[in-house]
Amino acid sequence: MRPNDLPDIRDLPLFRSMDEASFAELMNAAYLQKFPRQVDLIFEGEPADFLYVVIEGCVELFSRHAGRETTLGMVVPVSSFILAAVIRDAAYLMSGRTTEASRILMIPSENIRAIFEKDGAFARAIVRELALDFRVMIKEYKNLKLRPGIERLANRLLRLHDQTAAAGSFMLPYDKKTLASILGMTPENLSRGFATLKAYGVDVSGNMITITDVDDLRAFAKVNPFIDQ
Amino acid sequence: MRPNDLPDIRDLPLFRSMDEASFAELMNAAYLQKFPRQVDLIFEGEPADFLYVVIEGCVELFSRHAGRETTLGMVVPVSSFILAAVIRDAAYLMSGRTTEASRILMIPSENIRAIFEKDGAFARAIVRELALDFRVMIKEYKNLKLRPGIERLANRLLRLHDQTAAAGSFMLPYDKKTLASILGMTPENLSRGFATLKAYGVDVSGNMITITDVDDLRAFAKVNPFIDQ
DNA sequence: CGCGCTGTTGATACGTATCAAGGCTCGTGG
DNA sequence: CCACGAGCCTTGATACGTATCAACAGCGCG
Repeated sequence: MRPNDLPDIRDLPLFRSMDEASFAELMNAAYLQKFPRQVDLIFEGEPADFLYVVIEGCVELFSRHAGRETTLGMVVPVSSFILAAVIRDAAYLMSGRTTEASRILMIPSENIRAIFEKDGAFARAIVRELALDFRVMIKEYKNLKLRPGIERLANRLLRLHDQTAAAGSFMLPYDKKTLASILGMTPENLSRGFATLKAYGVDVSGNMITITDVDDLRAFAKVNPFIDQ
Repeated sequence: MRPNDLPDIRDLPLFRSMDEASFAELMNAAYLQKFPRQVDLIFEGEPADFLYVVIEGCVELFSRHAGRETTLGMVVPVSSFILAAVIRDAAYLMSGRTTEASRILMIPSENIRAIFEKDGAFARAIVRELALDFRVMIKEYKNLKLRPGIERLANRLLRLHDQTAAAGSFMLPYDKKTLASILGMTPENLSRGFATLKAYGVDVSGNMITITDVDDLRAFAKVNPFIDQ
């Protein structure tokens, strides 16, 4: 592990408040590994042997069923994934693979659980993290259950727009195929979605998106703070 | 509060391991109230002032958006709901109403958070509870994203069948309109779903369901332990 | 250079929602 | 006690959202 990675990890909400000894113990047991892109890290159904932290790169969480595949989330630096499975000492409910060359910290589950049992501050940090992740998940669920695909797309574009507060334009952080899978639609449908959003002030040129009339798009998207935030 | 309710509450995974003093403190601050059916308990968007525990009856969690409404969960005795919002000291992401006459325990959020801060065992119990709820939510999300409505119905029937390990028959625990909303489909579609499942050994007569050929239905449903379990 | 992948567009089919109508049950009030 | 009305459920006709299949353009990479 590079010495200058440690502060980033230590600064995560999950590890920030735990005591120094516990953190050192965790880091001592952990592995930092580099992976090329498109490497499978975890498989749905396998026991949760590690908690993962993405230090650099990107990890796609996905699931397959009956010949279909869907993206459940994208993990970007610096954050952890599959905490719930580690805590419950259960099987992963998602598979995960790198989408680009990545550096990943792997912390053995037993160490997480051991320190969780003895360090109250860590337990509380896990609570806050899980509660937050849970609420994000609820929003995604409502998003899918209450909105048609094109509105999910419009809202996602608005979120990306707001995150990169820059001028009018931003880059999609992943290819359109992946975006379609995140939104729960086919690539063909996403393409048509972009076409109809043109009328609401969305210009697409490759991965570059320009929103020329944010208010118009916002009205179309039916923004809802308890789904989108 | 009736004295014989306390053991049931104390025995919940959430409260089981906390120390006696903390539990007494919580119960001291709590209210136990009776509500008729169809009473709104919480409203999406309002601050999470209470943690709720259903002692008797049933609570439906739901959300509205753009003229639509969908059921996000049914809470039956004895369990709590909206723990995540309480912990994050945030707004409810769901609304909740009784579907029948119910007795509900209401614990002020501040008390939950205060004891969470000082009782490590309680913090750990919350972790385990949240992690479990989170995993249930992930499964629901995958269910919705990866399966068509009729397969969701088939799997739900199989789950109800397995829960009430009785002979071949069981009663739907709620009316079909609600079941449709849980499954993310319209009542009309649910009705047609039942009709096509007849061919796979599902007999419907009012709220009484009889599964005559479990294996056949199971094959049709494409059961997946990482969605259904 | 050509292969393969992504993305687009069109034609078509399927899943699902909507609208409408009618049967049924059940609770209420005459 | 019956009659009525409200709500649930079902069924049919139709429209819409979305997926599938196919073809092709553009691009990057070996």
